[in-house]
Amino acid sequence: MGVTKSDLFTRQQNELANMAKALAHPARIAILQYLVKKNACVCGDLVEELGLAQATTSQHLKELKNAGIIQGTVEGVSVCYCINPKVWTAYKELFNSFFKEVTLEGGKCC
Amino acid sequence: MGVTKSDLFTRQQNELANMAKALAHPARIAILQYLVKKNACVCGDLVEELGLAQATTSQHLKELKNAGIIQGTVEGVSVCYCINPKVWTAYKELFNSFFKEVTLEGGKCC
DNA sequence: CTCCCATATCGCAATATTACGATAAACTAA
DNA sequence: TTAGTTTATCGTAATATTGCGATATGGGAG
Repeated sequence: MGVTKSDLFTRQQNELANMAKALAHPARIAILQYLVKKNACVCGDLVEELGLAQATTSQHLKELKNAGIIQGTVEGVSVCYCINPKVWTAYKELFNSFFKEVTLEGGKCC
Repeated sequence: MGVTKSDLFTRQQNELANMAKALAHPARIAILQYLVKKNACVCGDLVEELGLAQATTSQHLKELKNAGIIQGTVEGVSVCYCINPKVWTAYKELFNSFFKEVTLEGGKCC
């Protein structure tokens, strides 16, 4: 085994888990924060920015692209990446609604 | 290899990535949603609720407990779990501030 | 065309995650 | 004490993730 049993859970649960997975690495957090800080297309500085090998950086970028949260466009010889605002907003809202559900004052806890 | 290079990143980036990792499985999302819905201590129904083996469920509970987001207390023969409100709030705020950083109207993107 | 540059992909190694059956540990009840 | 119930841990197998060097790919520049 070692494979997640996605069919046991709702689509929303799988979706949220996948989003969390995309964020579940400091390098990917760092990439996103960098793109957000620049608030523009970034072409190339990411490898030096992260300190990881070029191949590893490319792999993390691919995962973020697969998750849809960033987009890349070919700009001459290099590729420029930026946040996908639509997906970013979707992430924000899903996480928000997940965390909003709880009412802390219930206090029926142990 | 195969081990994350945490020292390349800030404490905040590692922390956020670890939180995301705790949420990065639909079973753990389902557990948290169930605890939130009940808004109380839950003793035992989790195995039937999830549909995973008892050992697997226990492992997911352990990970959530390690992340600090839930707490368990022994209640006679069984163990009762509930959300840790303090840590829950910390998660909520870290994710909120992460997602808030972006201004979508910048629009200097490709 | 050939040479360089940036990025992507391949192949591999090390480690982590997911899942489950079997077993241990802790408590209750009889 | 013994039997039953609940949860945790161990051991193992399958798969996923992380990381990097090497190599391919897809543009420019000359």
